[in-house]
Amino acid sequence: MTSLVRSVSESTVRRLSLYLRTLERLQAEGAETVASGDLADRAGTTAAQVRKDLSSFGSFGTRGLGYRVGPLHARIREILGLTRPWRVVLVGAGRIGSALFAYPHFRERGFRIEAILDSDPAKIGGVWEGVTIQSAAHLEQVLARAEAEILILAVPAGAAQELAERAAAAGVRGILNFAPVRLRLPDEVEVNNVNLAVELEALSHALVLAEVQG
Amino acid sequence: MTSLVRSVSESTVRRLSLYLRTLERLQAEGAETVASGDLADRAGTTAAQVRKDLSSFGSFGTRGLGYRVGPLHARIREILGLTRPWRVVLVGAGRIGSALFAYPHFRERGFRIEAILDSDPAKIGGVWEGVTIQSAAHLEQVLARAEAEILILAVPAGAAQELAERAAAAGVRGILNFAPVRLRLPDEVEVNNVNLAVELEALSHALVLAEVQG
DNA sequence: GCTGGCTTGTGAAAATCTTCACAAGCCAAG
DNA sequence: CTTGGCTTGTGAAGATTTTCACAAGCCAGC
Ligand SMILES: NC(=O)c1ccc[n+]([C@@H]2O[C@H](COP(=O)([O-])OP(=O)(O)OC[C@H]3O[C@@H](n4cnc5c(N)ncnc54)[C@H](O)[C@@H]3O)[C@@H](O)[C@H]2O)c1
Ligand SMILES: NC(=O)c1ccc[n+]([C@@H]2O[C@H](COP(=O)([O-])OP(=O)(O)OC[C@H]3O[C@@H](n4cnc5c(N)ncnc54)[C@H](O)[C@@H]3O)[C@@H](O)[C@H]2O)c1
Repeated sequence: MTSLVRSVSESTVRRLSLYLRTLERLQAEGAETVASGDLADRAGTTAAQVRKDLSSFGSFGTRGLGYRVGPLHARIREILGLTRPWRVVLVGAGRIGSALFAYPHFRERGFRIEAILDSDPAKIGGVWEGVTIQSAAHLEQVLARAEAEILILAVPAGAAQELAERAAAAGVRGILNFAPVRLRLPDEVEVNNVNLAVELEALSHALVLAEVQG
Repeated sequence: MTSLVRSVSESTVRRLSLYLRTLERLQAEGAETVASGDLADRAGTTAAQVRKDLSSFGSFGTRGLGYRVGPLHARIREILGLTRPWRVVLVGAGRIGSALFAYPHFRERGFRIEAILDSDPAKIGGVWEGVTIQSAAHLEQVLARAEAEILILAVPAGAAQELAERAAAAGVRGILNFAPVRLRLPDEVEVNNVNLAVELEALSHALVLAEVQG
C-alpha cells in the first residue's frame, strides 16, 4: 500500500477513537510510552485486541517497552482523518443541534461547524457564537458556499430524508444522522446513524435479562 | 426455557430496537402483516438477517404471509423490556441532559425521568416541566426515594466515575453514560456508553478512506 | 557484551456473526 | 380439494472478529 490510511474494520476504527482519547490523557499525564495492556485497561478492551488493532496498520511499538505515546497518537489521528479540518454544516437548531454546536471538543478535533440551518422562522436569523442561523430553504447554496463535506442532521424524523437527499445532491460526502430513520442515499455518501433510543433499549434489555438469569 | 426473554446477541438486540420502530410505522400505516424482506428494507438490513433475529426467540411468522405486525411488535417490546416503565434519574442538567429530558419519545417508551440532579448552584432549584433540579450531593437519597433503576450520566468526564460509583453503591442497575470515559464498576451494573466523538471520527475515517480508494 | 525481564507482532484457533439455500408450510384462487 | 406462488425457519457454509500463545526482539543493568 502506498497510502497512509489503510482499510481497517469498523470495530477497529471505533476502538481507535477510544485509544486516541486515552492517549491524550496519557500525554497530559506526561507518559512517554504505554504498553498494550495499560492502553487496553484504560480503553476497556484487552491487550491482544489493542495489539491486533494497531498491527493492522503496520505499527511500530517497541518490544519490552510498549508504544510511544506521541507518535502513536499522531498515527491514529492520521488513520481517523483528523489531521485536517472538516467543514461541517448543522441542520436543525433544536435541542440536540444546540448541544452539538456548543460542544467544544468537536471543534478542537477539527470539525468546524460553518453554518447552521433551520426551518423555524423563530430561529432563523438567530446568532450562536457568531454563526447566524439560516433558512433550510437555502440548503444547497449554504453547502456550496461553505464547501461542506459533512452534514449533521438533527431534525425531526419526517424531515430527514428530504434534507439528506438534497445535501447528497449538493455534494455532501458524509452525514451524521440523529433522526431515527434509515436514510436512503447513493452509496458514495457515508451515513453514520446515532440512535439514542437503541442505546436505552439495549440497556433495558440487559436489565430484564439480568432479572431473569444470573 | 421458561422465560419470555431469552438471551440474544448484542447486535440482534440493537436491530430489534430498529425493527420495533419500523413496526410502529407499519402499524400507523395500517399494515396487518409484514414480510421479512420488507422489514429488512425499511430497517436497513437483509431478509435473512431479520428472520434469524426473530427466530432466535422462537418466533411465529406465517409462511407465505409474513409476520403479524401487532403481535410481533408486542413480542419485541417484551424482549427489550419495554412492557413496564423504568424509573430513571438524570444527572447533569447541561446541554445533553436537557435535550434528553425534553425528548418525549423516551417517556412514551416508558423511561420515566423521576429526578434531575446537578452540582451547579445556579441550576439547582430550577424546575423543568414540574421536575425540580436537586443537588447532586443528595444523589443517594434521591436514588433511594425514586427507587431508580437507571441512571443517565450527562456530566463532564471528570465527574462521571465518582457519580457512577455512588449510584452503583446506591443500587442503580444500569447506566447510560455520555461522558467519554470508561466507567469502572462492579459487573452487576450494566453500562452503555454513548460516545459521539467516536461516531464523528468513524465518519471522518470513512471519508478519508473513500478519498484514497474507490 | 551478555543476561533477565518485559512486551510486541502475528499466525492459528476459537468464537461469533452473517449469508446462503432450500425444504416445509400456509393462503388464496379456481 | 388441489395447485401455484410466496415466505418462513433453519442447518450449513462462509466471513469476520476476538482470543490465544509464543517466538522474536528490545532495553537496562551489570
Ligand atoms: N433530544 C433528544 O434527546 C433526542 C434523542 C434521540 C433522538 N433525537 C432525534 O434527534 C432529532 C432532533 O431532536 P431534537 O430533540 O433536537 O428536536 P427539536 O425539535 O428540539 O429540534 C429539531 C429542530 O429541527 C428544526 N426543523 C424541523 N424541520 C426542519 C426542516 N425541514 N429543515 C430544517 N430544520 C427543521 C426545528 O425547527 C427544530 O429547531 C430528532 O429526529 C429526534 O428524534 C433526539
Ligand atoms: N454536548 C455534546 O454535544 C456532547 C457531545 C459528546 C459528548 N458529550 C459529553 O456529555 C457530557 C455532558 O456534556 P454537555 O455538553 O451536556 O455539558 P454541559 O457542561 O452542558 O453540562 C454538564 C452538566 O453537568 C453538571 N455537572 C458538572 N459536575 C457535576 C457533578 N459533579 N455532579 C452533578 N452535575 C455536575 C454541570 O453543572 C452541567 O450542568 C460531557 O461528558 C461531554 O463530554 C457532550
